[in-house]
Amino acid sequence: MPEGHTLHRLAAEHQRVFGGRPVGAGSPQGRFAAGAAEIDGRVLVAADAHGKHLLLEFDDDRVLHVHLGIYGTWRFGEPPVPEPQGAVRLRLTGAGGYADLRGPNACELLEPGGVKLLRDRLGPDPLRADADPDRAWARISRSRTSIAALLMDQSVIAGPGNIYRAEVLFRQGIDPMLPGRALSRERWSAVWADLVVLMAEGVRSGRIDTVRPEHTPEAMGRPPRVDDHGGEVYVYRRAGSPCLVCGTAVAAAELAARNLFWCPGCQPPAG
DNA sequence: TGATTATGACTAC
DNA sequence: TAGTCCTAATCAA
Repeated sequence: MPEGHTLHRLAAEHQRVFGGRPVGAGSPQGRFAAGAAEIDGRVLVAADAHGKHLLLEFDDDRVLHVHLGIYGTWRFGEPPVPEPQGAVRLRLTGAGGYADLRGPNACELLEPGGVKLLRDRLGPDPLRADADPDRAWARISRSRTSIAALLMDQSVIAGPGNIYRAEVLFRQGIDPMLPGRALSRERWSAVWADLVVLMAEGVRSGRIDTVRPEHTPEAMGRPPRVDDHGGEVYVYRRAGSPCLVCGTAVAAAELAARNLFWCPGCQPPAG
């Protein structure tokens, strides 16, 4: 279940397993049968990620666009290739292994023009070298919308999801309800820089760890607590538990149909 | 067996 | 804001 760091890992994995060689493609589930047939036998030229979107470019200039949504997964395996289990939308096979795609929000073939349209509607991605945080700032600094909602808007900033959103606001001591236009440029720069560091670490490790060394379980003399998502965090899904820094009970609320977590002590209003 | 939940995002009203 | 879509794991009954 993916935020942007997962997609960058997946792009690298596709490149490693399939890059530069012909790829076999099929749709055991049947829902992408026509698309898979067009990919089948093509050479994977490039694998890229922008925000939560995976882009696999084949040698006919067409690009497979996959968006996992909440449920989607890619699962890689080594030969021998087993019978598909469950609803496999797309299976890619190559000399180096295979990959099964289940439950994607989007799985489609795009022409180069379609890829440009997609990229144009995405904000800067902290994990991309070509990212320009000023583009996000231009939107945020003019917006009355809460910074919590803006950080989840992929046309403002592409890649962070609910966990990075909650955690970066905690680490920067920012009230989630603060309107974007009330955020100073300096604080936005700090948020961006923190996301770059946190998400790059996520790409490296494959999990979301946001707790600073001085607040880790070892440093604080408490038992380790790793969330289901596989990382150590300050506030995400910790509602009711004491804040690791100040002891205040972590708060939770539903905002735009998503769960929001924050520490009222460390992230006071007008902070 | 069925309800619930999830790191997302679209559309319609 | 509500409804919809996609899947699998978990937990209750």
